[in-house]
Amino acid sequence: MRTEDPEQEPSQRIGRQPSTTVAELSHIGLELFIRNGFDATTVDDIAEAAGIGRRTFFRYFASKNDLPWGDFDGLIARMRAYLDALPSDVPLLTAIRAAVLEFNRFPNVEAAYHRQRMTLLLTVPTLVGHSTLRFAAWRAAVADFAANRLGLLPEELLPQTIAWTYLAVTVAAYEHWLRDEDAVLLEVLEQAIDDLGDAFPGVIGA
Amino acid sequence: MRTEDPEQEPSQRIGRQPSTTVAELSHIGLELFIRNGFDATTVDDIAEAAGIGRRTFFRYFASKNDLPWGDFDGLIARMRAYLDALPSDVPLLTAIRAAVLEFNRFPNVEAAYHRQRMTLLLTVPTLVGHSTLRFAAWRAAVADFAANRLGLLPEELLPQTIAWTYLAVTVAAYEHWLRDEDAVLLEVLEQAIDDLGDAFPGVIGA
DNA sequence: ACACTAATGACACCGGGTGCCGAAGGAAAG
DNA sequence: CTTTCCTTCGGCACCCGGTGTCATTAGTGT
Repeated sequence: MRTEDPEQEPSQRIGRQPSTTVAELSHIGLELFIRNGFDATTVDDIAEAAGIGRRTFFRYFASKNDLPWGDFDGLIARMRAYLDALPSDVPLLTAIRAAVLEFNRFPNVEAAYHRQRMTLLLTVPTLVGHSTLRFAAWRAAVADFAANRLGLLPEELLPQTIAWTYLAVTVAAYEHWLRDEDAVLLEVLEQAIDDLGDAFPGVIGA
Repeated sequence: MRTEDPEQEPSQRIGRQPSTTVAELSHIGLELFIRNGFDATTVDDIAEAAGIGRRTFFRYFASKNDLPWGDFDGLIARMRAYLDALPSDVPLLTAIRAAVLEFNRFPNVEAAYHRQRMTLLLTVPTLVGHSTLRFAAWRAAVADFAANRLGLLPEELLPQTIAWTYLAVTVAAYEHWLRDEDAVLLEVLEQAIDDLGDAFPGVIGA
């Protein structure tokens, strides 16, 4: 039961201390998934490897599918804050472009880990299916921002289409990045978004 | 994994006759889903209502999630055939527009069922998640056609983006259609696709 | 020592999905 | 009509993901 916590150890809270962390479980689980396959790895395997009970696993993750996502919701909150902090004279599509790049900026240390994570998410059928539900929050962030800028409601066609399209481009860029071992994620993303701008010279960016 | 003939034939085949059909199970299941909710309806419930064994249900559908989709793969095959049959002087986006409309043309008799089906698919979280896997085949059909027309590979950015975007617009149109009881699906779809054209006056349709 | 709080993990249970295998039903051959 | 061959059926056992319950454990504050 190794409790190496990257965060502050001194936790002066009342009650029993958590025996592990989301990050640690995520690392352990990912390694098992990569090594033995997602379907062949049971939650019991992960719990055992982490030295916790199976029931406890589900207090850290809502489902086995959510394990590779880490703190995705936290990242989305950061992206929303980033968008809201942009000056309003930055054109819509420019703002989204910057936010997408910011959202996908990771510390170099995590690069390998991130690659594993995305390989799973975009490859394993179960996870590909589940991804729609997680990406919905991402799309909502983009759609909300676009709707606000355009004076529309988020559920209207144009904001939704913008959100879907940028998600599509992002996923396409990730797939390219995963195929090319030497590629740099942010460069691929930039390229993909700019390609999109060439193909779809929209007038809404004004 | 090919689908059988939709119509019941006098069965000049050898061996035991199937005791039901995909269509019948789909109808029975849909009604239970609508009445009692998707999660509250077990496969046992459906099997019992249909007078078959639980084990047999899974010989007609790969999963409970697939039940509302009916013969989706058959429809996609039809769309592919439709696209391939179009004269090559029809502009790319015009062709896709026509194919999307054709794909969503249903006999009036099935309108009510179709509405139920789509309500489930776009509402129930489990099914929304699963939909990515089923829509992948739809996107592949569009991407293959676009890639062929553009002289690109289907997995490249532009064909993928076109496919994603038309899927997004289609889904957005469906959501609008479901919200508005009196709306006519094909009209909503037409409108949505044309709105897209106005927002993204692309040059690739040439 | 005592009370309070929060996390743990064992247990039972549910439901989706699968491998296995004998039984049922139907068409054609004897 | 009986036998043979083929195909579907459905019961059974089993695995795994996920959840409600509850006693236990490990902390903090008085």
